[in-house]
Amino acid sequence: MRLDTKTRILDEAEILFAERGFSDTSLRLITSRAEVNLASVNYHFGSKKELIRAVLERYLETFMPALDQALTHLLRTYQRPEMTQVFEAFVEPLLKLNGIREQGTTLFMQLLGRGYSDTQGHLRWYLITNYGPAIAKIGDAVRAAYPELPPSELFWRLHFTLGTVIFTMASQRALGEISDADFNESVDIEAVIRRVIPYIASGVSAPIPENLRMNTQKVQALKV
Amino acid sequence: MRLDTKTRILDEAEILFAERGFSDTSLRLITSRAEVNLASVNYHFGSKKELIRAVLERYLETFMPALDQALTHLLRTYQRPEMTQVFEAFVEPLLKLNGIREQGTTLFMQLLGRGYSDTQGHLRWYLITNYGPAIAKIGDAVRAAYPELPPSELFWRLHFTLGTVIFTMASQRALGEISDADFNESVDIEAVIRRVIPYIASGVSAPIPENLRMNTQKVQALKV
DNA sequence: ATACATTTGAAACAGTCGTTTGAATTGGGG
DNA sequence: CCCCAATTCAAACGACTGTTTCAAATGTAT
Repeated sequence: MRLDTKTRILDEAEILFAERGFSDTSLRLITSRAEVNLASVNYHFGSKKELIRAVLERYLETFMPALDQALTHLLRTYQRPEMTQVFEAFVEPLLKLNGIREQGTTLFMQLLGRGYSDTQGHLRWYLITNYGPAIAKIGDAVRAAYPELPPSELFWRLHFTLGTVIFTMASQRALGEISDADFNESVDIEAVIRRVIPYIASGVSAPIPENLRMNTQKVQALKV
Repeated sequence: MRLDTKTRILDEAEILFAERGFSDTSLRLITSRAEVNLASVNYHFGSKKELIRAVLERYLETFMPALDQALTHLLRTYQRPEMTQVFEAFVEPLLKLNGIREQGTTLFMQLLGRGYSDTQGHLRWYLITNYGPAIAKIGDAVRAAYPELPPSELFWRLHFTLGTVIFTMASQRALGEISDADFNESVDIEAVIRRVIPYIASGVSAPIPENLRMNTQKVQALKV
């Protein structure tokens, strides 16, 4: 049975958005792949911008609550968890996205990467206003695992981590072509996640540098 | 005195490419900012694609030889360098780019990020074919600092590191808005670089996980 | 079957894109 | 000064973009 027009559009749009970016994907390409009429995008979603939002939302509304729950459970269970445990809490919520559709986890990570570089801040704002508590809980968990880490350093290291993960997933196709013999088969996403956890856990756990120079007004204010 | 038309185009193009991406920057926007005629881009560079290449090339041809030299010096001086020393070898070649123009280091990193996500593999291919030896030397240096690290793990961790650095630099404007009180002033690029080195050095130095599952044909071949 | 709201369809809209054209202008060597 | 090449310029090209329009088709409740 043929799926909803709305669903058909979302399914094709997210694939194309993930692999070519938002502005390099035309509505005509999406609708032709989805075998629906061009005007149906504007009918069902209003505009291309809202279609992009809808594509991201479909994943976020299952991922973010699952992450929130996993981190809450971690913080309740351990007073001072290992850093690897903190990031292992992401694994199950991420893999759950494969239930939405095949390769769902990979698609979601690629879309996140596109959103961060394409729209320059819009996505960040959207995440914080809609899923602020869950995001704040990430900082709580890292603080529980490494209480001695200064707040400014925590902020930066979490951003480094975001970069590591998003970039890795975003360029997964290219990586598959290099590391695999047959490049049609995609890299096992769970294996990549398991491989990156030691890296980011060790990075966030790095010793606090001696010459920790404060260079922002806000941080200098904290110092006083 | 008014600069070369060619130089004026390059100077404006790299700013716009860095902050909005390649396909979201029209030639009309570039030429109007540079106060030159629209057709001069095609006259001097042939096409938009070749302009993008020229923009990247201007930085790569000073950065890559400097990096090559710094890594060669490191490998000659120490038999087994510290991991932080490996990445500190990047600092001076990167900061040298500020000599090309103001904010040169930041611009270069942002352009690299755009190139990696926009063109999907073209940049990677270009780098390897044109600066293969220098890139291979990065692997040599990490191997010298951590000889026990299996080749497949080395490959992945270097990719994680690339992601950390490029993503951090690419989203530097957004970071400045968050971490600074006055967001007009850009984040001190050298401070960010110094801050990221402990993170990536620690990440690459992470212990080899017990259950190191080999998941690619090529790696399994290495195992035999 | 009739009436009505929902959805689909083909076509056109106004705008932007990279590129090309051919004439006008510029600048240096004989 | 003159010639010729290099460069700049305004204008147009065809292709593509997101969006709108309005008629046709579809489904649903009466």
